[in-house]
Amino acid sequence: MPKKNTLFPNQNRAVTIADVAKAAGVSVPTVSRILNDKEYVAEETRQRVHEAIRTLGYTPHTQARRLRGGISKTLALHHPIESPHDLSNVIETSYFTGIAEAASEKEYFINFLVSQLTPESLLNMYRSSQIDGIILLQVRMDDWRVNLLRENNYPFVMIGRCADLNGLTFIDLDFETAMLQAFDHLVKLGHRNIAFLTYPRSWRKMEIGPAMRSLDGYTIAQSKYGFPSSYREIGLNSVEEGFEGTLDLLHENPELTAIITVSHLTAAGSIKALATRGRNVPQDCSVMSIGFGGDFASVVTPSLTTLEWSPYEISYQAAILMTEKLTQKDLPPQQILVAPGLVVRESTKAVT
Amino acid sequence: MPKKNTLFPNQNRAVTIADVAKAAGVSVPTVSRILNDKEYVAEETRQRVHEAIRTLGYTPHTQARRLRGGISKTLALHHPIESPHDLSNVIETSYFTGIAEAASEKEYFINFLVSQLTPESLLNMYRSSQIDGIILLQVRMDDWRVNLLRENNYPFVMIGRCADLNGLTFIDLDFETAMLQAFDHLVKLGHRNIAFLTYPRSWRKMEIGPAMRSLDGYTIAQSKYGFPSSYREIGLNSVEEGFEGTLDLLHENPELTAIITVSHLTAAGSIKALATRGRNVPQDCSVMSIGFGGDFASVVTPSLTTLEWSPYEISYQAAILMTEKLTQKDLPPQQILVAPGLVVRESTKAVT
DNA sequence: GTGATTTCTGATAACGTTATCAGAAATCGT
DNA sequence: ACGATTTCTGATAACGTTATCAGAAATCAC
Repeated sequence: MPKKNTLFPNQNRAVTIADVAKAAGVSVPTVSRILNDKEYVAEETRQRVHEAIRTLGYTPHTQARRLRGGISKTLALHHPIESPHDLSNVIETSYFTGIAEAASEKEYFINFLVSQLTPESLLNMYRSSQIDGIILLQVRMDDWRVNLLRENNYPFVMIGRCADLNGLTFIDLDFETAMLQAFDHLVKLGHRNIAFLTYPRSWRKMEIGPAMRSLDGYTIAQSKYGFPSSYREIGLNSVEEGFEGTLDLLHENPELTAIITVSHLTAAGSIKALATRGRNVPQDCSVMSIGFGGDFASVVTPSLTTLEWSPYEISYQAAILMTEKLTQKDLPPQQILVAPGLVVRESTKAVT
Repeated sequence: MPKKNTLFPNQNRAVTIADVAKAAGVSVPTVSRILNDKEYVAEETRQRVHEAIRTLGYTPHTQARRLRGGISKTLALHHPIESPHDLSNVIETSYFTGIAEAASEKEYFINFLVSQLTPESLLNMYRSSQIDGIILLQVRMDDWRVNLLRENNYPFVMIGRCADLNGLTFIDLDFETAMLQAFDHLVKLGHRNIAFLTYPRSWRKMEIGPAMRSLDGYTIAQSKYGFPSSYREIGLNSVEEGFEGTLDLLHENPELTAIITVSHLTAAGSIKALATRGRNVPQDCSVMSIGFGGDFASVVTPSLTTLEWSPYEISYQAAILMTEKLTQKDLPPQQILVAPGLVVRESTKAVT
């Protein structure tokens, strides 16, 4: 026997559009029209209805709204993790807050889809107007979600990008430019032998964008300057992997004077590894890392010179792109590449 | 003119319960009964309907379900940020993933409420069954959300806790125990003068639990051991604040041999400040910090000895508590205090 | 074999909202 | 001053689902 508030049973029902209509002395559809900012409503009526909405404390019932097949004011966010158990280790979780906030501002609900998503269930979410649009994370070069949604003309936005970008809207980290920025910074400091610790080879095999493009960027930069190339594909989730990877690099290329990494954690490992070989950062070797901003870089000793993106800004903008796409159907596709910002701290220094 | 898939117009409608019913040769309510595991359905019918569900690729329309007033399979998460613009700086965002994952496992949707929440709109979400339950973050000692939901007998779970806990379910960080654990560790190492860098005074004024209980815990521990007391209430969001706070502590209490902080960032500041006064960590002074786990502690030099909670575990469990409360109406209130785990790294050492 | 129970199924009516349509009132053009 | 247009409003039906009820079929008790 579920307990109910029996003292004020009438208070246990939500205020509906019908209550508002009765209070304002108008019909139900009129209230609906006013709520949806439709044309053809007398100013005087609008006032009266808004007054009733305020006094009754009415809030629209989003689910009922969706039912009729209109816009549902709901966005989904999808990350194709194989097993949801890995979620806590996924770097893209830092995108959550920006999306949540933009959605809130634009009065959208946001559903984080972490369960397994089948093509059928994805289409069904649109068809039954459970969602208006979806923001895709971890987009592969050839991604079934993109293909499916493109074929069916359902609106979506990517954080990341795939191979065929024709007509698609996305925002992505500009890793190629980032690599050039890193080289610019280091070359100005006189470095001529720059090694690279990048994403694991498995990521590249899985056609994950940053893994492919960061290595591409490194290769391009190397050939632009004509420097020797040495890189290592390693895991990003521990100081140890950076440590080991750096030892390998030093063994293979003892002449290196700078190391670029794609994770602040592995950069910290690099610094420790260099120290064990008697090379202090930044006097004997420079280290810089490319990645999301945060407090991480400033607590490492020496603090890390970085090229950093704000996951908040990027995800916020992605959600805004999504809402704009929904409200302006004829908007041309927006394709945004974000270059990171250079933050010079202590870990890079001119060669002496 | 919105583009529609005109080649297969029939494919643009979602498969509904009615389609399933027709395919299986039964009525709509029968399918509904089977979907909701109601009693009184012939085994043979159940089979046939499930077969139809599979072949048609039917997925239930969650929103329509809610409309009729049943369970909505949706949880909300609420953090009472004053201005949503602060969201990216809110430490509780690390609770997102655990909740998202537990919700996913139990097949709940999760809505992050970041917009301003009024008492009216909160009640309305329950009344109109837009949500089944809510997980409250940043619970104050006397919290209007708790009072309101308690009065109206709506299910909720807190991460944190308020003053009157009678009948309420929560999971919270056990800061009192954490302080005793910290003292235990340091006292065993021979420390007798232990200073404390804690939450800003304003948080305590706002009756935010950890701010109140960590200072209480410090006081209790001090009086238990009979040590002199010196603490400082500072901001937690930068290395600098830890730096300044530590200089103040050193000025006021030059004899201190250990510092406890409630943020890894400020601990890093402490280490830097001690260095400027010629005191190296851990030889001349020990530093330990209490907070969420992560990679932070291991990149600081020296790496930080910590007492750490897993935000993932805590939030995961909170969401599980919520779903259990919803499925078992007669479940007694669960009240869980989680003590942090001690991770000894390099920043603490026996006094010499 | 009769009546009483149990098991199963389907009509029907809601839930709160919006789209469609048609009609009423106000405004306009001449 | 008249019809034509524009502005405004309300009936009605529908969205996909579940609760309620009542009736049919099967089982049970004696």
